Amino acid sequence: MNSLVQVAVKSPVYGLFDYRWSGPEPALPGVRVTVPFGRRQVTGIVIGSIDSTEVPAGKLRSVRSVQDQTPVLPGDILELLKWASRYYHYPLGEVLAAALPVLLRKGHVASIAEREYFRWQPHEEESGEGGRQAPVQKRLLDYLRQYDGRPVAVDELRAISPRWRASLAPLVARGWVVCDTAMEVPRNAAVESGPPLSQEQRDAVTAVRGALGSFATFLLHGVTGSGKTEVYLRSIEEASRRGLQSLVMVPEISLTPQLMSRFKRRLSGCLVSLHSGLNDSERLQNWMCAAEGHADVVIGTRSSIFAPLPRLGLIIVDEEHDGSLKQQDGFRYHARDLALMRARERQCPVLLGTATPSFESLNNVRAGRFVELPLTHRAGDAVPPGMGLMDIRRRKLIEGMSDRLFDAIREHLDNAGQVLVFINRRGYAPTLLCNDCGAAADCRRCDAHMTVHARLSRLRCHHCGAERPIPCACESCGSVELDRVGYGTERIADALQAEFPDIDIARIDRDSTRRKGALEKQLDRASSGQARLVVGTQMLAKGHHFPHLTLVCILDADRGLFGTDFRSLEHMGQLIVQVAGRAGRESREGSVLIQTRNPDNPMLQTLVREGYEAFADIAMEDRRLAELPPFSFMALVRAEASDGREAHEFLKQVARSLQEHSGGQLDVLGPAPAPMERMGGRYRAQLLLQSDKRSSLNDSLSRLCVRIGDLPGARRCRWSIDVDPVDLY
DNA sequence: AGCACGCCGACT
DNA sequence: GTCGGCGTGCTC
Repeated sequence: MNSLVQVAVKSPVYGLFDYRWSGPEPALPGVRVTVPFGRRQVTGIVIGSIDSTEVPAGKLRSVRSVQDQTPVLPGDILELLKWASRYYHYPLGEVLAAALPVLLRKGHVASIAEREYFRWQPHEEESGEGGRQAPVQKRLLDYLRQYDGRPVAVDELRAISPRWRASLAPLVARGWVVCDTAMEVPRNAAVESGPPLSQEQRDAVTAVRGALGSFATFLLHGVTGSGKTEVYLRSIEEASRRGLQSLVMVPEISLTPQLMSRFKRRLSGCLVSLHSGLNDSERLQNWMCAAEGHADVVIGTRSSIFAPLPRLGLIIVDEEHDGSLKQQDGFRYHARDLALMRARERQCPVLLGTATPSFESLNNVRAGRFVELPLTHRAGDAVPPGMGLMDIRRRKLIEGMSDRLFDAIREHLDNAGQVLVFINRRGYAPTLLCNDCGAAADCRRCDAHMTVHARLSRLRCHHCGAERPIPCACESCGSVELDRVGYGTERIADALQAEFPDIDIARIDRDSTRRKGALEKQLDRASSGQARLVVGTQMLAKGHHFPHLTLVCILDADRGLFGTDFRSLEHMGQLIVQVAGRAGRESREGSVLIQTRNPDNPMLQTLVREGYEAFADIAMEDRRLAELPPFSFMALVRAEASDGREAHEFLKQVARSLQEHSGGQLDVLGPAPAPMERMGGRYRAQLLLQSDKRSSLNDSLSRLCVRIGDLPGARRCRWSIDVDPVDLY
């Protein structure tokens, strides 16, 4: 009999912790236990039983108590998490913590809450019932009676009187009202049936349907407005019909409610969401609905890839190109990549949907690993928007916009159109410059200029969040000649309002949508057509639907051409196509105008004239020649310290250690200062690791992990490993 | 990450 | 004399 167990504990220490196990039954992997850890008692997860341990007997302690009878994490999820821990080189205890709802980490019981319901029970009319009864009692009884014996939830009764429970008690005692408890599982009934499908949509659904029950990856490559969601819905319907659960992942929280309401109109059964907008108990409830197999459809952001789903039969990743599917701090996993792992293990299909596939996915299609399902036509009568470059060299600009752009906007507004102006910068102006000495107002803790926020009358750093009032005089020389240089959404909105004083303008960026419900309100103003001018950042590019839009103007496309990151160009292409796709989604033809000072740039021209696929072909060829991902594999070791040299010195040790142990299979580049070296008062450096073999990269990192904590300087730095980084800053 | 131990400055 | 500053080390 085994008397030892390995337990994962939330701790940055690599590896597992061994404990004595004295239970009569063997320990079940995935069960939560309370264990002594240092001077604390913590919740850990049993990973497995072992026969022997290296840990000296004097140090070995015993499992205090067992929290679950059945594992909170089933075997398949545990395996996925163990794999992710090895692949992303992040401690298993932390990985498990990221997968569990907070309440389960805190020892909350793992079950779906029982909820009380009350219903009226038909009974003999007692004499005097009408007259002597207390008024609250009578109102409650009347309320329940009108439901004719159907159960009524507690919140409705509470609305009748705060003393509802006391007043109800005698009625329950008399048997006129009955209390039931039921599990809190939401059920939904569809109220709509779908539109007829196009041939391409039918083909796509047929392909997914045919793959149910086996592993396959499909890239649903559909131009914006081509009805990808309809393909999702039909595929989910088919999965549900076969008794299978579907997991739908979206990159942003703001997309979950939108998608959920559409799904609820169309799908019957239990639909739950999992995202950071839920409070701890809602999250636990929905997670348990998924884990106990009640949920037919789970819609969630990236962490939902870890939700246990005993009947899982289909995984959908919407907007698969979107960088927010990759976690950017702590446990840096990519939900799309883990979806593929999970689906392979579970033998179910994955459907990756996007209008602008990531180069990784396009490469996988070419290599025959993914099956491409193209949707080349827009739904209904919608026509793809016509795109045009607008050369602004040597043209008179008013607040960053050319006279021809104003003319185009005016023409659309005059013809009852709606116009979207896209500028990927929030605030009023990105810099405050002194006209006398040339100094910019800088952040004191970052290597960055402060952004002018005119509405708040404050300067703000977009990297660390530092804030101060807008100075009246230059902070270096005292001159009062201060210029606001450059453009942000606030300034563009002001300029447009001045030019079109009677037009209602909606501004959509992180600042204007910070308050709860503000995003929904702004999006509603935009999609209803009430606001005929919409100004915003990339928030606008993400899946929202503006049916009245006829013109899209892109102001700062050039920035993407000169980015520091090797993915800048890919992201620029995706962003332009996604923003452009907001135009002309219904019967009105849309057009897209891109202001540029590089009208001859071949990448920009290819994108505009031939479209995203041709653009991607060329850009990917450049990547291949430069041996960059997806044609090689990359990882980043980052370090930061409050002292300028320390991070750099530490990474030099890491580089040396890697070179000694990697046998030439690995390119170690750097250390180099991060693109923004000082951020939040800390100095940051990074080490780039590259290899044409994933396994040698992975092996080197595994070997590094056991040493890295003991390298000189490790204690004085905050360091992290990022496998398959999406941003190199 | 927590959490405690440990060894030096300004306070009731 | 102590309260508390955060450097260092450990967690089966």
